[in-house]
Amino acid sequence: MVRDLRARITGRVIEDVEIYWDRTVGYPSPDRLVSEIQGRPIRGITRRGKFALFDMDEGATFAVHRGMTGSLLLRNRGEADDRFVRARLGLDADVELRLDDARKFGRLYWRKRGETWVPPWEKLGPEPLSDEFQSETFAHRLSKRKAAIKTVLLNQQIVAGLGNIYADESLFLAGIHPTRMAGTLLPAEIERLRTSVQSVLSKAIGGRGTTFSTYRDIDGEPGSNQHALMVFQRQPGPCDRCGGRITRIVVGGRGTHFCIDCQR
DNA sequence: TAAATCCTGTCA
DNA sequence: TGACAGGATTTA
Repeated sequence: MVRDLRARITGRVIEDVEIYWDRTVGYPSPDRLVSEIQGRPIRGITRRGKFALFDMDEGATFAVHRGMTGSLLLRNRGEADDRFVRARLGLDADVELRLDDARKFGRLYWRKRGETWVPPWEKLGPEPLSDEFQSETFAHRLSKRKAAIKTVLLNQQIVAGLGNIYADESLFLAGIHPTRMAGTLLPAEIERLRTSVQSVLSKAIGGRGTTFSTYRDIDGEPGSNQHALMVFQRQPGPCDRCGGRITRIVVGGRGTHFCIDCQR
């Protein structure tokens, strides 16, 4: 998503902004966010975990988190309506960026340089596809944790960017049972998990995302990675690796999918 | 560390 | 109608 945005709207000016659901703005207030970003050019777009970060002038950042069901759509101005638009940024060149988000968990943020408020993207763990995601630091973060490894993988402070689908898929690829206590993983298992996280994410990005239900790219098109999933929503199987039974359980309140025969 | 919470749509 | 949902924080 960020690569597409970067290619298409870097340099665009945010001309007008509308917030249709006030709680879509996580910080500061809807009024302040609107008045601050109006008229400013987008200098660059980067990503940290699940946050898209828009670099604005004077070191300021406009950030978007899509939540569970949010899509960031780039449309021509006034083009066919999307069903659940919570915010709209009108840009120059007659385009607009829409946050289309049925469940209203998506959030927008505005952060100026030097502010005391610490934005959520600055509290994240290492980027899983960067070389700051090392086996040793990963092992250190897992040690002493008594929670299920599945739950720990969803903790954005341990490693950034994994959600429910990719946590399950990574554990499957690593052959690790989701309810294993994180602190009991052996060094070889931790290294296997680390590389599994990286290949699962790389493959998913290569497939332009996983459209299990609502994910869409900025043109509203689905990804293709849903066809490559090994365990997520594939109960009762059979498992592609061993022919075993894929099971769904609940771990830390989240649906969790794994092969009962080849994940230990 | 689990459950409740914020939300609304979809599907069995 | 109830279960469940790609997230994350707060409360018990």
